[in-house]
Amino acid sequence: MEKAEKCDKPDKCAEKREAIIQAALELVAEQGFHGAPMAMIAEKAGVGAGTIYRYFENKDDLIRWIYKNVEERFVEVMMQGYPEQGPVRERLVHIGTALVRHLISEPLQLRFVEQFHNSPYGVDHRREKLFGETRKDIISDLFQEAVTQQIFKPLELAILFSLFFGPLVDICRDHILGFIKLDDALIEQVVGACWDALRR
Amino acid sequence: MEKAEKCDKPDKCAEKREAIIQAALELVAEQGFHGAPMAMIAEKAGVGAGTIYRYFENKDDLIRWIYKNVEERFVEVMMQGYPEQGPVRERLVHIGTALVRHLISEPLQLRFVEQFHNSPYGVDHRREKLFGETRKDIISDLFQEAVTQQIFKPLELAILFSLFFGPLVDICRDHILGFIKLDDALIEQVVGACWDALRR
DNA sequence: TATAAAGGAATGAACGGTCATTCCGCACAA
DNA sequence: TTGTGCGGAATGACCGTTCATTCCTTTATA
Repeated sequence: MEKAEKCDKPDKCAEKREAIIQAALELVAEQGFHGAPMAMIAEKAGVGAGTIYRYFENKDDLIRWIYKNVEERFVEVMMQGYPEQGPVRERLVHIGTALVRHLISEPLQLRFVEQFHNSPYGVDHRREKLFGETRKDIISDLFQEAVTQQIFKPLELAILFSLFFGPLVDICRDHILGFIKLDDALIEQVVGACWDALRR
Repeated sequence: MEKAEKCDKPDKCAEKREAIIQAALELVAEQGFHGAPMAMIAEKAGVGAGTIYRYFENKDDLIRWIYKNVEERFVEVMMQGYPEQGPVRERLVHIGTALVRHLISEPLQLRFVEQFHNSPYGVDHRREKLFGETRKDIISDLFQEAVTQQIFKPLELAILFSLFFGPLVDICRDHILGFIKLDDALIEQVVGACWDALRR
């Protein structure tokens, strides 16, 4: 393993912190929490076991920090280029395709989030539906508006979310595991199918 | 904790075995694998820690045995009263409603299966889509037939499965967690929405 | 500039706790 | 008495975390 870069210019040795994060993300995503003991994370990051505790209070802190950042990245991606003034269908298709494209381009992030949700860490996150508040606010607005305008079936938000995001996340997992091969055309077909499920 | 019944009449002390299974199922479902050490399973079952090893080779064996049985139960439930000669829509609705009704009446089974899938145990199960071969065979036939008859969108089976089963499992989880309250009418509406997603 | 002292950062062996599994003595049926 | 099933303390492996020590950079001094 190479020595980490020196702390030459940047205020702090942010590279080391980044290496720890990346190592933890990869190990948890690929092996689950059981396969990601601190010693292994340290080795993969090329640092001593104790060093991690200079950057993170404990393992929980490390894991939650990564989760939070991955989550924020999801929101960012979905909101980038969001056609705020467009028709409902266009906005929904934007969100769906942006999410799917991101998830399959960053399979580690999807796997990490899934591991997180089904672990002791995710227990207290149960009360937050899907991917956090920011997203929930903007997307809830979209769904709510569509229900009010009688574009969507008159169902609760939680159910509409399941109908839309459930299959999308599923197909990303299938793509990552090699069961199917998604391309832009196929993504649009599936997003279209989810639209059909929501539509009145 | 009460002493377990004696081995009076039945060939073997099947009650003890059953108690162990039930205890493990509940603990894993409610607390995850981290919250289900062998000692705790033993205590909850009212047996000694070592006794478990008289009935199961090791923890893996116990967990996999439970998983296999729960899985078989799912297939059983979906196939009970399956209208083999009915139209596609009727058969699909039967499967969907039977599955949802079972999952919400046996929340521990759903939680257990989800814990299993996201754990080291589930790693080698990845290659089996959804709930095992029996179901896959019969249900694959149904979906395949619907595609051939141009009732469904021309998509791969894996994607059609995600569109149909993904939201159904999601809403069951939401129901169990108390986010929504499913009743027969609502179940039928959601199954109907999933049908719309599949439909050409 | 050369040298030395200081202090923050990094290390990894060691610790305490937990877990799956084993094993030996006990109680009861035959 | 003999044998079988059982219990639960004992065992050893593993993991998160700590801390005494080392390393390295910076600063002070001449």
